[in-house]
Amino acid sequence: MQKQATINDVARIAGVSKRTVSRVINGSLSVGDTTRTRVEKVISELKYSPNTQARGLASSRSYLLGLIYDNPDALYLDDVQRGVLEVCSNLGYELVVHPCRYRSETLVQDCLRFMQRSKLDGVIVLPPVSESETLAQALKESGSAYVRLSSVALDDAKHIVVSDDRAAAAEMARYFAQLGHEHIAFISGPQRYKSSTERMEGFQLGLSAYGIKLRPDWIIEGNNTYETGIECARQLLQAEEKPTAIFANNDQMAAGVLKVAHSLGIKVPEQLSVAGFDDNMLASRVIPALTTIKRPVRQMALLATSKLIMSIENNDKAASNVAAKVAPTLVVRESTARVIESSN
Amino acid sequence: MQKQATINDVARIAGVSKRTVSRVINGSLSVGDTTRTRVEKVISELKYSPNTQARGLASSRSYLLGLIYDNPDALYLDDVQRGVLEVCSNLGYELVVHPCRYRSETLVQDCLRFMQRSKLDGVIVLPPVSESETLAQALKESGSAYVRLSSVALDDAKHIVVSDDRAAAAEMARYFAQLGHEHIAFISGPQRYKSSTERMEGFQLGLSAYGIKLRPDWIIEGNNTYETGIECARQLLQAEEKPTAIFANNDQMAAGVLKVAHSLGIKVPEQLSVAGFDDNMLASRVIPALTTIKRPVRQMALLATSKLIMSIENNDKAASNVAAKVAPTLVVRESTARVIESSN
DNA sequence: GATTTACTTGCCACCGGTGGCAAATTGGTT
DNA sequence: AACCAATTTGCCACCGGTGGCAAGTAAATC
Repeated sequence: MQKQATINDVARIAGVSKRTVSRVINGSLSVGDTTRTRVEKVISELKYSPNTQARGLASSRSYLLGLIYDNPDALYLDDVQRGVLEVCSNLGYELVVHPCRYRSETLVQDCLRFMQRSKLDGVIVLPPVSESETLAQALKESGSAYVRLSSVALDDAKHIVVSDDRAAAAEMARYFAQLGHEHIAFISGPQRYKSSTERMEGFQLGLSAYGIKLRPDWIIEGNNTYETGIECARQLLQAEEKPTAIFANNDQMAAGVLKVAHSLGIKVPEQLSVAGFDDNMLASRVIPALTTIKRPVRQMALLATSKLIMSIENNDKAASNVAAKVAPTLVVRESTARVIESSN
Repeated sequence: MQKQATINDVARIAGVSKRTVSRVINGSLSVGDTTRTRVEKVISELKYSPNTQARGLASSRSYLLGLIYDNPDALYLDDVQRGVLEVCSNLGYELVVHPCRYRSETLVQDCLRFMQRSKLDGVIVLPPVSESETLAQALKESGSAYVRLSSVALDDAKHIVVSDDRAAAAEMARYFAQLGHEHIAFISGPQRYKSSTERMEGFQLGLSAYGIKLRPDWIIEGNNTYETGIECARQLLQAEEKPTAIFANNDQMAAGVLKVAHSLGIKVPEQLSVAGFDDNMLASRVIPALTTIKRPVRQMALLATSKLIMSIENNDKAASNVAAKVAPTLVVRESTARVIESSN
């Protein structure tokens, strides 16, 4: 293992003090041009790169960001992670991933401990953990830089990136209504999550504009997994009276609906329209391909990471100026169709 | 932000030198029992936890592991990551993720630089990056701890965890043959990856035991994405003469085959048997659910991480003793069936 | 009781940077 | 030439731990 060059080596060879080398590394303004170029030359000749740990110890910076989540959906996580990493690698940060249990009593402790142990410069918090106000409060109090991804604007612009799920769900409602559907069911996510209630309320609101009301017994709560999608779909589709359209809180559950419909011999979209939410990989792979809402996950991740790094590097104003709201969009595929009149 | 207790605080309050506190933290044997318990008491009272950066600076340990990959498949990555994190969090390590470009000329530099910048204690390398011998060589020379995941035993037991894809593919061949299939096509992964050639060769070998030979024009190379799965399936299924069974190198491509078959009105499994490889989430979601090979990804991740940490903590013998080979297994679902005699 | 041996503990330098301030240099004024 | 402000550079302490070795203490041996 080749011995790594230190700041002292650079200083000695360049004939300056190590303090000056340090200044060059950190882009300090008060370094003469000739000195700067000389030092830079030596740095590149020696392929010197500063020791992050030493730097961190002296300056309390680690160039490490954390990603905090408690998320069952691999596809969502992967999307976010890719986005975050893209910005990270451009700006010289690394990413430490940290799953945790949202409902654990030690959530706040866990996260703070994590940040402190790894001396993270900041964290990005994904839903549903991002909905924890106690965690947000603790982060704020501890003076940590953080950004939350959410579907509700529950923090000031500096600390959050939101997607307007409510509006998107309303758009789906409009689309359903315009296809002539009146007997519509909704499979919700866990009602304890704002992201779930936002979508449900948006959907209801959208329908009410067309004078359609969701029957209470046609609102069924799943937990966003494929398996509960199947259970909920069974309840709906094995009943005497069936809906002509089902909107599920995410694509996983919508895929469950497709499976049940298929096994019951119900044709999608001819006899039943099905839509999901997310537009992850699964949506386009299943047969028929799912009509869904495309969440700009990657874009949110990019925004959040930029914001976070700005606020770390002390441009708080700039950080809060970065657009913080993104709009999901309707993607129509094969799983939805105009309602068949004769079925009335 | 509450000021964090340091080792000096602990030492002062416990009435010992900080060197002794350090010994307690690191579980050194040469500390008296009474001293130890006293120090431990103070540590927990102050909620002291050592500063990782300072520790790293002094001892060249970071308690950070790296995950190196260049992988398009979100589901695979997520599986691995979950497994790795499980072990990490149990053993007090954190995980830094690092995507890179396998085919980049700077791959080796990138990775070494990454390790050095973050002062990682070790890395886990996923396929296909794990197949790079130059990278492995560089890691070895730099004295870094590393473990590779692969489907070929291309390193000594200490540095690798393999899954026997060849045998698994052979089992699929046997299964196809026993269902009476003779006209079989194979959609391979990129031939430059060993994982791809292993599966193909295993499949061919398995078939040859039944006197079946793959027609050269029925071996088509995809790149493991859904999209190329579709392209390859079109070639096969729009031809004059069609296979009665298609084995794809992974589930994504197999899903592509299902899509094409559906759009051409070919019934699966009645007219065409389709199988994939991986058994990721997608396999059970699609209709019909895919017969596939279940790769014990999580288990591999667990093994690899244990091995890595053992070798970091200098139990090299123990590390090489951990079982390093796992066996994928056949999972039969709905996409395969006995060939219909009349089609002969 | 003196000496040896094994075990605990403490001291101090050091890991590789940065912060604060003093010193040196530069250039412009009077 | 002397003086002053602004800019550049260097010195030294410090961040919070660990390593090596010496010192102190207790138990074992003669």
